[in-house]
Amino acid sequence: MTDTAELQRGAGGFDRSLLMAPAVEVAPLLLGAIIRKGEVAVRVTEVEAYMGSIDPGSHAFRGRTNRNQVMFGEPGHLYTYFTYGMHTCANVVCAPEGTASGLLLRAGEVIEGEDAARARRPKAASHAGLARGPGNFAQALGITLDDGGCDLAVGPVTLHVDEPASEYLTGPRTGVSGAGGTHEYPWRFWLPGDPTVSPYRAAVSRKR
DNA sequence: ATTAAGATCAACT
DNA sequence: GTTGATCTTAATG
Repeated sequence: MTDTAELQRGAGGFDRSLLMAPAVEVAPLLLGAIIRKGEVAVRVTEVEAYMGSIDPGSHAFRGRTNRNQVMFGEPGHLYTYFTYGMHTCANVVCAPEGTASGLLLRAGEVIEGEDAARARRPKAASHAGLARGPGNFAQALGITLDDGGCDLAVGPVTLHVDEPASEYLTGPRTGVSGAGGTHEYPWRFWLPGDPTVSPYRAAVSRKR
């Protein structure tokens, strides 16, 4: 691409109007897109769509709460949440204001700032494993709860979209308990054959 | 104020 | 295949 195209992209690099659609329609656009924070940049290879009020797997299924309010806001912002006592997960907000929809960033390939990513993920064995899995993805980039609500056109976390993936596969979502995790909701999207894509796992039931 | 569950990961058998 | 680590959030009393 040309220098002027780079310049026009500026800090963020996406057309917000393209995100004014339900997450399942936006998913192919995010596959292959770049998420950057500071010196680390990741090429997205796997996402999951969450569809608000019609989706039993979504945090927004039972309406607006303090945690999920950014999903009801303007698309192109970052929704972060903390789970399992130790992991931050990051989503790109989709659909117009008032409609809660988002895409969970599940896996990607670190294409810039690998040293910084490795410093944050000392246990990662391989290059492909640096940003595999939603918790690891956020950790490799250094995304925390404080980044929640950030406008991806402005930063500190930015999104850079090129064009929609021409080929991708879909399947049931990983780790989603209850009805939302079944094949009735095949809302996981990934790039075929990419080594950074996380393996499928059914939701585990906790012992009591 | 208290509690139970969770859009997970890594280590272990 | 199974399990412990760890803490925010939302629901309940």
